[in-house]
Formats: sequence, structure tokens, C-alpha cells
Amino acid sequence: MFQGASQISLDAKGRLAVPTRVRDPLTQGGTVPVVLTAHPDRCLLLYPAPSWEPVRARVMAFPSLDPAFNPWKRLLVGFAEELTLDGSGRLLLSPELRAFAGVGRQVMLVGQGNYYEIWDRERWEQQLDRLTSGGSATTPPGMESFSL
Amino acid sequence: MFQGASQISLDAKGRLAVPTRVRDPLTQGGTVPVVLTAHPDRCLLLYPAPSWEPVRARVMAFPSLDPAFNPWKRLLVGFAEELTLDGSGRLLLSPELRAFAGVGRQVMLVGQGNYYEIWDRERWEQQLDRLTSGGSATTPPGMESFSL
DNA sequence: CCGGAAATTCCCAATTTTTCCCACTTCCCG
DNA sequence: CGGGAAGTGGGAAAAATTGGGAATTTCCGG
Repeated sequence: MFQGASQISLDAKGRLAVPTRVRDPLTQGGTVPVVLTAHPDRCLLLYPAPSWEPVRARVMAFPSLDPAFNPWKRLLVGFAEELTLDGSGRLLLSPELRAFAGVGRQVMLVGQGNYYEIWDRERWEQQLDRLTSGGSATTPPGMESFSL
Repeated sequence: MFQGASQISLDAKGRLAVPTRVRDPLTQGGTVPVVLTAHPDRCLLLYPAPSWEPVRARVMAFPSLDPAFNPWKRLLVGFAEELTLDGSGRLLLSPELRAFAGVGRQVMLVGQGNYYEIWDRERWEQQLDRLTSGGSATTPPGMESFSL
């Protein structure tokens, strides 16, 4: 179960150093490859390869004649890349994925249960600000009764 | 049932010394880990790990294709960290959580029933001022008939 | 088809960070 | 006033991150 946020800076070669706290659960000690892909909110999704597989299968099963599904399929399947971490536990982000997510020098790596999200730092802050200053206006229908 | 407010100062390493009065109910004598996460009001939530579990489960059950829920999941699950207190009963707050809550040297630890809230001291004061000087203007709908 | 330049990949090593533990001081209670 | 517990600070060992360097591969141009 992935959770927790880490601020990470990419090095000059565009490598993202995955913290050990994240790396071990994600790759089960370096043995398992990972899959990176794109999300409509302009962040990247990071799965252990085995966990991505069933998601991909479900996306591929979308009815391809319904035009509403096609953009999703293009994002999720089209941008997917299987990668392995290097000896020091770093990921090399492709220029395509970096461009899509607007990733600069600083990124946030955010646990979301089955996967991690990778955000450009600035974009992440903006997203947070909208929630924290928005008040209850941003509470979606059905969530009014949610209690912590 | 957690209640009561304590003013606490973090040490140079960002460690928060949990008072024994709070520690024992929270960790049941040091045996139980705790979970820290973020709240939209820019404070942190502190749960005994077992109490956090059902909350997390409800958040994870949000419909993930509905964009309105995603920011909440990013906040509550994305910032969650399971921690154990060190030998002296201290919590090490991660830089990410400290940055989110704007935590400086002084914090308030405030009991809230199932969990504690951790506030930057200054932010806590501002919050109080808004309530005490705001008068009845801030009384939410449905609370007009509330009696103490 | 061959040579050279550039880019990529892989790996090593130093520095920085983290973690764990110990010792001292202070406060409270007996 | 003494004993004990709690809070505070510091330090050393271990681990992790960071940066760089060298070798290999790839891509063009001759």
C-alpha cells in the first residue's frame, strides 16, 4: 500500500532518484520492473509492472468504437513505458513523459495506494492551493458526510 | 477519546517530543505505530495506526475517475506516513509534512477525538482569532440552534 | 563499409543524510 | 532533600544519495 510524499530533485541527466523507503515496496528489492505512464491531470503514474498489467488489460478492453474512451486509451497505453531502476535506484524519465507532465528540476512523488504519482513541484503546489483555500466549495457531492 | 492542547517545541532535527500524557493513549504504551497525514486547513492529523486504517479505506474507495475526489485522495493518502516513536517518545516530522503545514519551531498538539491535530503555533493563533473575533458571522448553517 | 563523434548505460566512490542510542539536565513527587 | 521519570541534546555508526567517470553502443558522415 503506497503512501507518503517525497520531494525529489532530478539530476543533470534527468534521473529521478527513488528514495529507498519507496523503492523497496515498489520493486520488491530491485527485482521487479516498473511502468510509467501519463494521467489526464498532467502527472505521471508509476506502477510495479505486475500491478500495471491488469489496469492495461482493462483499458485495452474499452469499446474502441465509443469515441469518449479513445483519449483515455491514448494517454494510458500510449505513454506507458516499462523501465528498470539503475544500480543506484534511479529512473530515467523519457523526454516525452517529462514534456507531458511539465516536469522541471523538482518533482513530488506521491503514494496513492496501488501506484505513485509524479508531479512537477510547482504544479503540485497549485493543485494543493486549490483544495486548501477553496473551502467547502470543492467538496464533491457525496462527500459532505465524510468524517475523519 | 483524545482531548487537550499542548504547546510543544521541535528540536533542531525537527523532532516532536510527544508528552507522556498523550503518548500512552496514542501508542498504547509504545507498542502501536502512528500515522501522520495532511488536512486541508494546513494542519497535520495524527492517528494511532489502527484508527487510521478505516479512514484510509474510505478514501481509497472514492470513485477514481471522478476528478473532484482526486485532490482529496492526494492530500489524505498522499501525505500519509506511518511512523514509530523513537526511544525517547519523539516523532520525526518529514520535511514534506512540515512544509505543508508551515510548521516552525513551535507547534500545538490538539486532541480531536479519534485523532490529534498538529498546528504551527502562529497559524493556530490566527485560526483562533478568526473564530473569536468573527462573531456569529462564521456560524455555519445548521448550527444556529446549537446550545452548549 | 568504415571511422568518428555523441549519447547512453553502467558502475564506483565520496559526501551527505539518516537513524539509533546514550548521557545529561530538569522537573515532579514522595 | 532524594529518587525517579521525563525531556533535551548530542554523537557515532550505518545507510543512502549524489555526482562523476569510463566503457559501450548508436548514429552519421565520409
